[in-house]
Amino acid sequence: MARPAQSMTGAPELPADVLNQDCPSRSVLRHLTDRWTPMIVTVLADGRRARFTELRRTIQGVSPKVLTETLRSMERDGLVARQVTASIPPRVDYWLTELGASTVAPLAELRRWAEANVGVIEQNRQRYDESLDGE
Amino acid sequence: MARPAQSMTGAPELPADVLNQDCPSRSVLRHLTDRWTPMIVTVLADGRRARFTELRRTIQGVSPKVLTETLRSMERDGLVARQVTASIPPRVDYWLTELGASTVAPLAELRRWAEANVGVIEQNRQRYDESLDGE
DNA sequence: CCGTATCCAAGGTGATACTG
DNA sequence: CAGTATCACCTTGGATACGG
Repeated sequence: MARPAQSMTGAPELPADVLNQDCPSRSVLRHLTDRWTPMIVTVLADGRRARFTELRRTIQGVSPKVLTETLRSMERDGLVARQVTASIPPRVDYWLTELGASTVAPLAELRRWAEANVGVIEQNRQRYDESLDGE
Repeated sequence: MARPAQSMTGAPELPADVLNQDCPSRSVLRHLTDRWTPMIVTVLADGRRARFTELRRTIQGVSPKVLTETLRSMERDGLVARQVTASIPPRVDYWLTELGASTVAPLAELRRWAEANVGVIEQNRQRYDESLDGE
């Protein structure tokens, strides 16, 4: 699905589809980077299944409403599958589809970058804020 | 900076720092996935420098205000450097620091995932929406 | 247990005009 | 040219209570 280079329009070459205002890949990227999406993917990595409450407990701070919304959105995009077991009490399981599983590596890399560099970044922020005091 | 496993608390093992409510890596991840951050990184990859207007033109749809805010935030985190040349007209150049350059690979992978799978996802969305019509 | 309904707060985002 | 100032929006996210 690579966009053919727009070399005939005379427009400057864009290095990526996503820079294009109308490219729908923007909405995909946005979804992938929704607040809770990377965490859901993290929990469901390696083929793990999880029930709603399990996700809610593991992903600290997420509200049921937003968790539902995010899961629905991911289900709509085909990233997660959902299975309802009509028992009492009811049981709903979530897991990653094949497509969803293919996001694990990219998202994990990003997450690990954040976890690995949070220390440096906090130092940078402090230094930056202090350098502003003198102005 | 890996968090020591909380195995002594009896709490369930979290597979990632970011799942922890108070872990500051959450804010780092949030910033990396800000609306325009991945695009700025894309444009400044491979050591490319760019002026403000150049960024604004390349990243279609970004407003000057938000572009400024995002660049400031990235500068504060130490991801981009900024050089002012006091000429007339003035000139300001931006480029990635070493730390910023280390985000290129993870973010590019994510971007490429979005661009590669936008087709499938749009189909999935359509199918999902249609399947809802029958209810 | 698994959500939905409701209401509300926050802030990210945007359009535009203007200035050094 | 490179922003800032201002205003407004409106989506995202959150708290809570309730329902199947």
